[in-house]
Amino acid sequence: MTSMKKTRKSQQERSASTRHKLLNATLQIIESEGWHRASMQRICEHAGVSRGAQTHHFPTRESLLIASVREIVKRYQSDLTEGPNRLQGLQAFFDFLWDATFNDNLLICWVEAMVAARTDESLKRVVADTDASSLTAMRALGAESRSISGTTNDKNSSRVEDIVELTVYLLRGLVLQEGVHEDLLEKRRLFELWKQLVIDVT
Amino acid sequence: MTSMKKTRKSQQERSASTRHKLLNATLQIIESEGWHRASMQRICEHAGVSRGAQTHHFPTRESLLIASVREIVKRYQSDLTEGPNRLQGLQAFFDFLWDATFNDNLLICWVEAMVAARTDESLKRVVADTDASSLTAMRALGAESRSISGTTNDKNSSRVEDIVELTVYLLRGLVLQEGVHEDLLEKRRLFELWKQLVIDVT
DNA sequence: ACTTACAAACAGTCTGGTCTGTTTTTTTAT
DNA sequence: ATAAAAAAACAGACCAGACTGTTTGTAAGT
Repeated sequence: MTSMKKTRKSQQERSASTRHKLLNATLQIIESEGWHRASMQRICEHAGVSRGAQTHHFPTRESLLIASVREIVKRYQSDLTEGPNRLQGLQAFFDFLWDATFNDNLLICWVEAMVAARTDESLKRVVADTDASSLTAMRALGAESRSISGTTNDKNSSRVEDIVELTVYLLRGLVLQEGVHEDLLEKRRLFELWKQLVIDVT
Repeated sequence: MTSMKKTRKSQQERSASTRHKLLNATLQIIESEGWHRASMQRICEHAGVSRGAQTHHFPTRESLLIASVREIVKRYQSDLTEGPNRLQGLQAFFDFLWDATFNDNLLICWVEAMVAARTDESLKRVVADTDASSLTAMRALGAESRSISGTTNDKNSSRVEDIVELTVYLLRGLVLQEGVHEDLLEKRRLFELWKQLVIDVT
């Protein structure tokens, strides 16, 4: 009512729109062409946003890329919280992790960000922080999902959390590998082996 | 005898020397500054080699980087073959893998190469090939080290090989993480858990 | 009016590839 | 054996393109 497609828009709306367009384009380009090819020009072109507008919202390339990193974890977190309303046991949680890893291409962007951050101090801080918080959230979710299912054996919950963390690292290694050699079925098979292995012991 | 430090050198010697200098410098810069900052100028400067000499041996940047990738796996393979003369059991093999992963910084370069290769077709081919061969070698080594130690239960050797492969991926994930958040002791603790977990089942 | 959002041109740096010339080793011819 | 010729290794200038950040100017909302 208040606004047709092409009529007046509030400043907030305009700002949010172009910001979103820029962040979207950035993630898409990182995913399809890699982190270091995500130049301002290319991003603007792909986003349908002028160079000036981009400058207004993100004065420097670094600021845009940092915002993109934050956007990645934001989306990932929302995936996490909305997905497993009630996850039944560790096995289901692992499957959920698998889906979150390979269904959308968010984790590829994350890996690119991690590699870029290694040699970029200011970026490293952001990535390390967001990663740490994301990791603790994951650990908690894992422990929770497990206490739901079987025996409420909470004395070994820290061990479960460690296993979850290991699984996260494993999945990142798999993503890395999938980038150069696509073979998702084989990876799935390996992951099933890992799952079974964990559940036998847990 | 045939040649003092500053006297005549054969063409082969000169050629091999500067090639080696260039490859060395490339790997060092990839390790310390990242793949995409390994520019020809920087490499030449760091190697103490003129731009012209570099051009002579590696006409294009791509050729130098591909050669560097090959150099990485070559060194890694030599680490593999010379290290475990007699590895006693799977546990020792895993420890050996850990050392090979974190003692020198070769694997960081490899991760950088994998990420770069994802969005670079010609590089991807090289990385995928070398990686595949390296992986099968690793699997074989793992199976071998295991058959040495305990029961010669070879019917499940393929399962052991799969576990070795999983371990390789896990280690890559750990390297990735170590790049943005240095905490080797904690990672070692997790890896010990992984080891124990895997070996219990095997 | 005034602030926010947008547009586009410009300057300076860096990069990779090419090109022309020089030195050093190896080969060839006498 | 030695001088000339050829080839290989090396050195550095040059260029066209891409990139980021700045700046000046315009349109839209408050």
